Amino acid sequence: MNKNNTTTDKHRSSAAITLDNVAKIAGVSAITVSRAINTPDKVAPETLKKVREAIDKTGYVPNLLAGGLASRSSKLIAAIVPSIANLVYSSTIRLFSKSLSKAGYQVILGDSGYPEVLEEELVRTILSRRPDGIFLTGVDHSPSCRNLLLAANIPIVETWDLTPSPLDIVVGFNHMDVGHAVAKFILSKKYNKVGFVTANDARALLRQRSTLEILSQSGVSDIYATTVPAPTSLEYGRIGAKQIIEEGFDSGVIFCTSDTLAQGVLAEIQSRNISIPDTIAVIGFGDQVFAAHTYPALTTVRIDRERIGQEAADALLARIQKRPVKNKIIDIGFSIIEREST
Amino acid sequence: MNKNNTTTDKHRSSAAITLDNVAKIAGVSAITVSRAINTPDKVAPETLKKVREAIDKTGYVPNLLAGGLASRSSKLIAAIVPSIANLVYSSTIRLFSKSLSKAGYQVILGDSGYPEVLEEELVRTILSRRPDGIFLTGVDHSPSCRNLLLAANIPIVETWDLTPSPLDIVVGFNHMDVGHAVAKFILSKKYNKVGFVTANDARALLRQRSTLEILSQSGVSDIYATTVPAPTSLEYGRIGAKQIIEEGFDSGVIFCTSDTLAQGVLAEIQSRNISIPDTIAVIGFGDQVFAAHTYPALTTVRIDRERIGQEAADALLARIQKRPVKNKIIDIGFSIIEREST
DNA sequence: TTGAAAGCGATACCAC
DNA sequence: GTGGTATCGCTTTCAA
Repeated sequence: MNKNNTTTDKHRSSAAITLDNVAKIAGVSAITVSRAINTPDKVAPETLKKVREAIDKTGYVPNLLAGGLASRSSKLIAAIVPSIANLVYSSTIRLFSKSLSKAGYQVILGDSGYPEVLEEELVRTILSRRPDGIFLTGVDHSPSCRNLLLAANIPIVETWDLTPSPLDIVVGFNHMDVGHAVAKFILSKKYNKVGFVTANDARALLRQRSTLEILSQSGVSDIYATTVPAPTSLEYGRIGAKQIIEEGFDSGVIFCTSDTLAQGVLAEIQSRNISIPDTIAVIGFGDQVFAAHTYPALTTVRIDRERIGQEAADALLARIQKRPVKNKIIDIGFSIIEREST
Repeated sequence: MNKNNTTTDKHRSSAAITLDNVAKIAGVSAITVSRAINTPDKVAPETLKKVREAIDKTGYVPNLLAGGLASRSSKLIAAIVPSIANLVYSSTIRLFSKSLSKAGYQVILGDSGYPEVLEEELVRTILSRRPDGIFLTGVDHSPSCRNLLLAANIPIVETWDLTPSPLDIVVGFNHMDVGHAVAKFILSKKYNKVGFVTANDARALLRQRSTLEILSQSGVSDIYATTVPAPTSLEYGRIGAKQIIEEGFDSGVIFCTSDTLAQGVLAEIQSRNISIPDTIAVIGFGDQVFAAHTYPALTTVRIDRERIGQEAADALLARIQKRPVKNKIIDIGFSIIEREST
């Protein structure tokens, strides 16, 4: 007794419809209703029909808090991104969520872009929901974070970067390679002056440094560089461009560590009536898609963001379902999309 | 017995640390540990210290599935948006999440932008997590959706639109008013030809219709309109602009139902070497922020997206904490930001 | 201030 | 194919 929601409940009262209510109405046991919902083929067609009618009649909505607790599987996947308000990450997450929802999982998001919230705190909060897997952005985590993550004993996928020693699985690309490839591109075009508008972000700085490395090795020394705060915005692109132009940069190429910055840089150059790309060319990063369509003057480094989401989802699902994981290190690469003509 | 995680467990085994483990180590009862975590001021300082040490030593992470089940409060707030990959919504959600996380709530997102997933299905899935409140985008819901939502018996906030009969609380602005205001602006500038690039979305279409209504009343009849698929993109902006220009639109103003579309329209006009805004002026919508900074030629309708998130969070929290809700209908208004000079 | 016992609503295990 | 019973890990209630 006390299983039905009558007012005679000794301790708590509840108006919500439960599995037991449905079971009683259908004239079967609770576990049968559970099976009818989760594994319908293990239930006789007639029983199934009765149960479905009872569910419809009552408007029953399963309680996944209870289900997750009992089955030790929350059907929740956590994802930690620097900012959902950044298209670069949100488009990845969108495909990630979509793939997972097909398999019956929901994604719960954590935003690591607030400096006032410690990453460890965020991970802790997220882990308290007992996700069945976790998606991380980047491969740098504090030791206490690593411990928390490892102790959770769930599949982990790190993304947007590569490391020889992932926590579990990693899906990304090599930022140093990007820098080197951009440097080679710049050299091939024989630009004699090179500007940098770089976001203050570990991976962006790495891309800039590696570009610079090759350039200086090749004797290109007319460099104008500025660092702007993350997250990137068109506004900071304008500001950055303004700075290096005022420092004396008047021709050549500007490498921006994001397409958003690049757009701002383009706007600043346009507003000064400087010809693009003849006098100043611009290179972006990250493939905001529209770049290629609307700004033919912009060369950019294309990253297949959807693929990151897809591969991350696939790898996580494989792990959860204990299927073999093909690769623990998935390099999705990148490509330089050259747009010079107008 | 069977409360500790030994291998003698009759039914299930578990490696995870539980409240009981911590309690045993701290030499107190489980409920005391629970209090130490949730209501530390109801626990003696000495006891608190012992408990905290035990938590640190074990690396205990509370299980909110269990906590939520027992307390009938998941500390989860659901939000349904058309697309997280759309800055307009993601910036609202970001502030919404931030405000709620300060109060100890986490946001779980549902993406309603996939036509193959029924809204009702999505709401059902979300409700199975037993959120303590729900954020909806728009005020149009199918009857079955309304029933589900109402049956859940939790605070609801509808956003991005207004209605005299909200499900619970509504935070938004009047799209018809926007259309009328834009029409008046257009009339005041005495444009004789008006183009429309409109997304195929209920609220966008409403803004367009209401603009048109006033214009035709005032005798402006040289109209060129095209509808492009949602979600909006720069690419569709270009396509839309191309269409109406090819239909014969050669001067005047184009009203785009989003700033993203407006950017594409601007790019198309620029590529044709048409002067902006002298020959063709462009009006956007939604305040992508950068519009004002980088495209001085673009007039736009500014919506305080962050405020929507803030007000929605505040209202929901008030309801949950059973504090009085000041207004059930919150009109955040809008403003036209005119940028004509270059 | 602390604790014992009884749930919360579901699923796992084992029988039938 | 179906059901009984014992949990899952936590909080509520009530009592000390």
